[in-house]
Amino acid sequence: MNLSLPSETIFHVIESTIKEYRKFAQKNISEKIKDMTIDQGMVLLFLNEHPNLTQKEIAELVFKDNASMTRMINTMVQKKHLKRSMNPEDRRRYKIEITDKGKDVLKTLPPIIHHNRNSSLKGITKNELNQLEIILGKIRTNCAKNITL
Amino acid sequence: MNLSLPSETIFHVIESTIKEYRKFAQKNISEKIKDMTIDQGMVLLFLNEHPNLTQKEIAELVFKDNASMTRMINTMVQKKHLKRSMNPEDRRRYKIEITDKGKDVLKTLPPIIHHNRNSSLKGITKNELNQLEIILGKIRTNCAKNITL
DNA sequence: CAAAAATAATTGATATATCAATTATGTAAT
DNA sequence: ATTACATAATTGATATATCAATTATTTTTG
Repeated sequence: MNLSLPSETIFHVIESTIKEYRKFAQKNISEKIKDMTIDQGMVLLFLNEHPNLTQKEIAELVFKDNASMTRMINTMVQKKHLKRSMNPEDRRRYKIEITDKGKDVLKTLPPIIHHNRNSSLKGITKNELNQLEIILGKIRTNCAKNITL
Repeated sequence: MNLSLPSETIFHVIESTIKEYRKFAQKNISEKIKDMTIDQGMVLLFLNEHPNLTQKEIAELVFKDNASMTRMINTMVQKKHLKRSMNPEDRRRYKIEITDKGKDVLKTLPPIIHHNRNSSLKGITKNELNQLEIILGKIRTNCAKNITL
């Protein structure tokens, strides 16, 4: 079995790219906002656009599982960025509200994220981005297809 | 500030691709080898090819930091896949050796990984893989460049 | 309607991620 | 050789990842 090392595969390239982006983005966020992770920031962005998201739905959007999301929101509540209140429509789920402190973060965050995205995609054409999306989509489909077997 | 949601960005696509691959790969590994993660498997593969790697070097190859690697190797030692012994050349570092149990895993693992890579890249041309590598490389470089500022 | 099945969230256990501080050892400089 | 600096690994603290089991509520079905 002549297997190339993981470091020589395309998966290694994909992984290193996303890790490098996260490191870069986190650094730029931390410079302006203390005690705020990328993922927590994304939760705020999603909730801001779609206030009725359940924890489960948010979890899917940021690639976490429910258990992680429960704990993540716990800490965001502790840090006063979010507030949990009961949802009378369906008492299994919570209504997650953004506090004033959370709204402050939402004023500071967008320009940082905008800058992160722009500078990490500098010199890359629209066409290349399309290519990227298409090829990655194929890989993802291949993997997802087999998962449900 | 008109910011598109994280779920609409190329970063979301990249992240979802690598997560889907990991889920797929982990599932196939777990079916054949109990109590073995992708990352632990990669550590074994790297050590098998390069027996003199230090913990720090292994960590870089699998995108972990030193602290994580210390603990990861701790559990692999506990599970008897690895053995730590002193390195008389430089007593700051260990010599990490693969045990017989670890070598058994190394017999089972390669065909699984081979299958994982092949089926997740099915239908993707050599040219597309090159494109992918080039474009991701640009993103990574953009991010890494700014990190060291 | 009552029992069964499904869903949203939580909890426990264990592993990993991350940062900062610490220990032990090596190397370089004067 | 002694001081200063650099490196490899560990540890502590806290957050997150993951799986399985549990709780509290709907929803579905017979």
